[in-house]
Amino acid sequence: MSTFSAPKGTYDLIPPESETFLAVREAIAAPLRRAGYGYIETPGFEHTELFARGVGESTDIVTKEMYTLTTKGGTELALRPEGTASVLRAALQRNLHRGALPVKLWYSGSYYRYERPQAGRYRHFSQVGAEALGAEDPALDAELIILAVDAYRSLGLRDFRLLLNSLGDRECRPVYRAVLQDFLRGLDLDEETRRRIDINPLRVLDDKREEVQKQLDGAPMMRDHLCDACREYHEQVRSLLTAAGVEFTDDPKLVRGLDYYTRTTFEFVHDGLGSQSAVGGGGRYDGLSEMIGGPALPSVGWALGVDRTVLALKAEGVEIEVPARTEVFAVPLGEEARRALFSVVTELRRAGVAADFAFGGKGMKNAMKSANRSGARYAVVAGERDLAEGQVQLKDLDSGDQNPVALESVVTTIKEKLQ
RNA sequence: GUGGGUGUAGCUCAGCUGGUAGAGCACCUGGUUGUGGUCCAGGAAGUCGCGGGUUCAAGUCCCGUCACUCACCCCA
Repeated sequence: MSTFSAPKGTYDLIPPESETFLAVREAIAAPLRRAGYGYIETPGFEHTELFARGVGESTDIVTKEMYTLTTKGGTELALRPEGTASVLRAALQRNLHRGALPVKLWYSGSYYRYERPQAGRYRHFSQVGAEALGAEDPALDAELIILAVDAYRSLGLRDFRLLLNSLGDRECRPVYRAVLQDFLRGLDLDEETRRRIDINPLRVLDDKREEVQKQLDGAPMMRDHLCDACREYHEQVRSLLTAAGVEFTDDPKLVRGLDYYTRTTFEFVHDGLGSQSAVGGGGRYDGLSEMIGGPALPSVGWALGVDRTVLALKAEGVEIEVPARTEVFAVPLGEEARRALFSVVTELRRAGVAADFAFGGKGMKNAMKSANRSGARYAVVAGERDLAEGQVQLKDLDSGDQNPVALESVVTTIKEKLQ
């Protein structure tokens, strides 16, 4: 133990589990790459104001969950609590939106929110996200959702559900919002929830407490107040998903905690995670660009939680195959053999073979034990006796067979055998 | 921010109504002067989260504190 431990709500990713995280990130990225999404990386922190205006002043993320700091020069910065605002900011700053639209981007990184940690919720967490900027096309919404579903399926995940809703646009949402507010004001709610009616009434629908949900029977729903354009758009998204064999559940109460969403919103939930059931989510954000000072740029995107996807895989008992283990393990006896076999290992690696070495001057027995544990198919064993004859012993660790091989041809021999 | 639960060996945990610390796995050594996976024998390893109190005696009871954890809230 050192004097220090990782800060609250964070954790270290260590082998072998860390390999699963890498595999999950790659599995999510693969379908995106095939669909023409380019990789983007943005800074870990941004001007606080970007999130305040983008994510929304009324959200919990902005009001109480951001890690903020003031630089020596007086600049207000915040560790990023989510990815969309940053990606859009970067696209605008670098004028990506002046070229061919839509601009399709994907990213992978760490995000930070100051929250009370619990199962599946950390202060430092990892997401892979995708954004398609500058096109209002239901096929684009459908594409992103399909890509997420394909990513989950490719990992072997089965028990996830897709919840779908439409939040309307700048035309019909304000009308609905007022209707909802009227309804909510007639309910018996605690003070904080009453305050929310003024600031962000849609989020009241999302309240998990039973005493609140009970009262929401008969509440006006956005889907009954969608304007013709929004209704038509939503219908198209739904039918494209159905055509692609993607099942979903219409959830008229699905509201997301970020203010920028319009029209299509969705969440992927998994029941094996405990309370934090969302493994991913996203939606359309047609007004976000203007909110942060850009031109009209209707867009859609999502983010999938890497940590939570790993938890979901664990809950389903899915084991991720982790390849690229050691193929050959070298066991030297004595100084001369150490030098000779170390060279062999280096050559093997340069020839593309995964090779490892008995470091630390272990005895034969121990070194063989390490060879066994490494998962290697072959052990290369050599001592003075072998080197005197210009050879090494090549042992098949599965069968136990061992044969001498000339030192100078050991690399090619192993390469042949491994094919 | 508000509640509940748990802190004993590297890991997973046992330790009854207080009597001076244990198992399995992992690790190390040997059985095999140059051969792993199985087996056998042995070994190392713990300020029982921390501080205080009660008691002849505290891992065990009481108080405080810290950490972890789960849930509310919120979301990936």
